[in-house]
Amino acid sequence: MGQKNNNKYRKIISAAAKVFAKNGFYKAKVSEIAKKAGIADGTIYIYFKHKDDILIALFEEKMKEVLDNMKKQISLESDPLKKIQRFALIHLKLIEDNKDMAEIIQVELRQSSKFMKNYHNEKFVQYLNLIGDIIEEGKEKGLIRKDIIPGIGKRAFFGALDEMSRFWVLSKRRKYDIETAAKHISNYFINGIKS
Amino acid sequence: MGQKNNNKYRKIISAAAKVFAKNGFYKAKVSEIAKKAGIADGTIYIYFKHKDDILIALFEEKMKEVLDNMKKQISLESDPLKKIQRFALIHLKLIEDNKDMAEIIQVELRQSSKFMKNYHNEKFVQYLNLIGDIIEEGKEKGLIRKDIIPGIGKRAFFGALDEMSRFWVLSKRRKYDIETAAKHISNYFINGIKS
DNA sequence: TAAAAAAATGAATGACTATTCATATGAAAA
DNA sequence: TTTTCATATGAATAGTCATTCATTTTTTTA
Repeated sequence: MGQKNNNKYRKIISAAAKVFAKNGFYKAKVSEIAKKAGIADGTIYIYFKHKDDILIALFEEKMKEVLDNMKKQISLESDPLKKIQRFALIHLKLIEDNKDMAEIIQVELRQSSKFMKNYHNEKFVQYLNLIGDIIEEGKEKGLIRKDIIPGIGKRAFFGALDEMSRFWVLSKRRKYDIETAAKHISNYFINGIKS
Repeated sequence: MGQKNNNKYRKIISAAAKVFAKNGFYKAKVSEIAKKAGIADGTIYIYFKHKDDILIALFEEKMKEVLDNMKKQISLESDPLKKIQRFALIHLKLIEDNKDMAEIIQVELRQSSKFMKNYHNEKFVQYLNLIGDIIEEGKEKGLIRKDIIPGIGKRAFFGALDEMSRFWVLSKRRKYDIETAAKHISNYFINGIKS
């Protein structure tokens, strides 16, 4: 594959992000993605086998970015409780900086296990596990109560952040700024689980 | 409308709950709903104008039940912190007892603001506000810190419960029982926000 | 520069399914 | 029983798109 090809692949992905975000996967027309990417409808099928594949590729790619980014960011802190704080802040910032993608994750990720029966979202599992690992580490260091179950804790914390982002993504005006929301949510959680 | 009609309306709603849950709204065929309800395809259009309307009616009805149920349940406690505990337990129990509906809420509720542009999910807002009101009450009684923002708190708490239910609804085996999950999640939150 | 190969095009195809409506059935009224 | 009205039927319609593929354009190779 030459530069052009890759370039076109990228154009499709980025057009798809916008089109999927606008009305969801099912209402998105392949022809609209093509139009927005500035190519012919058929060209999409040179790069992707099905419409579904565009969505999957989009996920994989963005989730990888998000995951790598988040790993790097939390490695900057050594205190597990600080890591939790930073996780919240970075997560919400990622939403802010990737509204289109956030909207897709919010809406379509939920559907993924339904409409792509055998697509297991490994990257998302890894993302959740970042939180689980921080909790484990905190328990080992005696900073987090021993009775905290990482499997429940990670989902509770992620869910809290996620509901906040959903609200932001779908609403026009933002009532609280990112720093405030991140600080509050991580504080509830940290106070809730610390020794 | 006589008894028969109402009966058929009910049959459609209940068949739709199952069919929507199976593969999501978009993949659900009206003809399959009809089949499951034991009526002809066209009959559905005597009771509902569009496929969308079935979903909306389903929401309204179930959310009303859930909301009424929850109101009653939390009114049984006078201590706001106990109310939070009970909210968690009842919420997760509702998911358990209404798997089909839970799946629809999980998946389709997310889409509602997209595919039904002007359908504002008032009942869901009210449900969230139950939590907001408990937080307010707790603040007044000096049980919850004054700096807790109800708008953030209610979303964090609901999100935590919701993520847990999502996991349950979509996974085959349940790792933690309801009581455990409810207890843990409400404890994180209560410890996190109490004075 | 002339083949050959690769990439791109977009009109046509074909599958799908929500919705309609002419007809039938059943219930109530006369 | 016959008429009337409401309710139900399901085959036919009609619109929508994802996907294909014969053809054209562009790039690479010789």
